[in-house]
Amino acid sequence: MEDKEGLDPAGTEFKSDSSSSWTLAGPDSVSDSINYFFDRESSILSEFGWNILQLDHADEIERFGELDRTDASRGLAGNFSGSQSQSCGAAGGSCSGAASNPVGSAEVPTSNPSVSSSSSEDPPEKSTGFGGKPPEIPSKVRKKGQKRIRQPRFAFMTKSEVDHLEDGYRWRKYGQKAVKNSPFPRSYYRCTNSKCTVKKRVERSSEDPTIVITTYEGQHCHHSVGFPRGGLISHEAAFAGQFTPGVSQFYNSQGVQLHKGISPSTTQSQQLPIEVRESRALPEPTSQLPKDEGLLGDIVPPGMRKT
DNA sequence: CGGCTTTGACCGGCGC
DNA sequence: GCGCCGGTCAAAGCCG
Repeated sequence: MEDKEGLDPAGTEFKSDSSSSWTLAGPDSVSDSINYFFDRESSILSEFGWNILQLDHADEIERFGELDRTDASRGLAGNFSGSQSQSCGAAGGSCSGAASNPVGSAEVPTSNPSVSSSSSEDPPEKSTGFGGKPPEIPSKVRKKGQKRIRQPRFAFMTKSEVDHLEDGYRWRKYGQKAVKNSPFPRSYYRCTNSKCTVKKRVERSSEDPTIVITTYEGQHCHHSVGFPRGGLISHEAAFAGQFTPGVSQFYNSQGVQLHKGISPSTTQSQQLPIEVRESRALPEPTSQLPKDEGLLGDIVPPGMRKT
């Protein structure tokens, strides 16, 4: 079940798959924004009792990268072209613009293990452009030979005693697996909205059990439910919903930190390209995610709007 | 009774 | 080819 209400967190560290060939905002354009967002987010988060983990935890991040090593090594999310079958299934487009992170192919060479996300290698046959492919194919129906399609993923670490933080969306747990090299199981959740295929994985860091690593895959094509079960909507929702963390540490597909601060998406637009590899054009804003809604967009509960 | 969690089985990708 | 592992399915059970 979702945990008791109450976030009792202490820290949150965002990580995104925002590695990409989509250029990250340059330092100068970001510096001020960084401070701005750090201030802003820090204060907001602290309102909720969340503290942003600082770079001191880079080692954790590295560990995190290891957690997804397998995925990365398999070149899963590497290419969102064509794979980016948005989360909204048949909605056919209602979500398509609400793209996700500029996940994609970071070309930064490194020996580091990768963060969940992309490698730059992908079979060309997969990259047939987005929009033309059906939504994620259920594994059981998946055609033979067709690789699993990955949605862009966005992960962050939260210092919390509860595994599953309220994030404004309703999730149904559909699986739990023991994780290799970790005493803690990994839980798999799926958004309960039938049209939404967003998934999230929740696991604890084996090194620091107080750290919960949450990985979102896909993007919600609907609004959050607000205050689920009397729970408090958290910032997790805000970030998870749009995949545009305001305060983040960015890593490329190899787990190499690209920069710290506001996400590229935030610097340029709320909306991110679905296909960051072949097109850097920003998608049209969708009705669901107003372009200029600000960092937290419209999934921010009313109470948090004030600043 | 509906929605959700639990949990074992199953499947596919990958490395050896 | 085989085994490992991550991810998903689905039946069974629980709970409000």
